Amino acid sequence: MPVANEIVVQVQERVRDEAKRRGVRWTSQRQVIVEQFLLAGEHLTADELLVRSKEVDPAIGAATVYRTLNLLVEIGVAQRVRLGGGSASFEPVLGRAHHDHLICLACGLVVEFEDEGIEKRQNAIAKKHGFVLRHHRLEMFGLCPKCQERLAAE
Amino acid sequence: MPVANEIVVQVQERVRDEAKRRGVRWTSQRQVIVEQFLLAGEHLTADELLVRSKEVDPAIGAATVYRTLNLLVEIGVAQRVRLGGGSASFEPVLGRAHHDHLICLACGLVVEFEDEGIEKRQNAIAKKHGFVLRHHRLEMFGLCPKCQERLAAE
DNA sequence: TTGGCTGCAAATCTTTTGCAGTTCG
DNA sequence: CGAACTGCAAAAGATTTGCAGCCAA
Repeated sequence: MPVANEIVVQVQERVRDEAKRRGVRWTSQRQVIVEQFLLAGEHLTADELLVRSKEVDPAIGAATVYRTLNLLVEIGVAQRVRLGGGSASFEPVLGRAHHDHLICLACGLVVEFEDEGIEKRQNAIAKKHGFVLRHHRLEMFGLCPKCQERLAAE
Repeated sequence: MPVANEIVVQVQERVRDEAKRRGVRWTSQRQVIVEQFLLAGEHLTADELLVRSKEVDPAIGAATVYRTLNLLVEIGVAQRVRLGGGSASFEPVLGRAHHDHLICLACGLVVEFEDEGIEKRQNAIAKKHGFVLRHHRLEMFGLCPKCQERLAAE
């Protein structure tokens, strides 16, 4: 069994426990949706998650996906990110290191990166203002190398 | 005349010139909308901007506000930010130093801050990936001092 | 058993778009 | 004059909500 799956199982258990602690029921639909969400690894939209979930259980409706995603955000397992475009994307908070995004304005390419220095700096700023930090999101927009080249050639 | 107004006039002229350079027309509605946008200083939603603009010229429609905001973003004078909630907020890129946001999850308080160190680090990361940076947004979510106290007391 | 959850469809909300008339350049 | 712009209303898209039936605890 690949390592990735073990992580999925671990996180899923954590989610289920957290749900139970809050008196939230664990249904087969939530099982499927959370599993697909964690397996995806990549950030994905509610609609993309709906498609993947329907592949496992075609009866699952969009409303349930939205309700589950909101639940995950509330519990602190998922995070909303904005990568441009019309709809919000979500990604797991646990199971992999936190990362931020570098987005190409021309072709939409999304590069994920991690940076210890930025995280530290953020904590310092939060402390300065007396905040207790839960999470953050950093999105940097610009032109990727290929698009720079392409645009320069035109 | 207050200093703030001079800045508004300066930026507005820059916007108008940039518009002209692109062959974009300068109408009375755009004049009003851009003026209100710059005067607000604070980040504001399309709807808030519509309300303010209607106070000056009640005939202005929502579509024009959206079209103008998109134009400003395209020109690089405005930036979309997401402060939670359903609708996007916008804020001027010029006329004041760049800043990021610290947002309280409990009461919605938004603290704006600037940090040289983070900006530098971001540029370094962009360069590492070969990106040319246009802009970025950093939003940190947590609990403000008051809400920490309030929640602890409960 | 029973209150929370589900799917469906309808309702909301935000943002975009088509169109006929208006206006800037 | 002619292309770009405007307001309106309709459309489009994303997300939420009401409701009747279903199911985990």
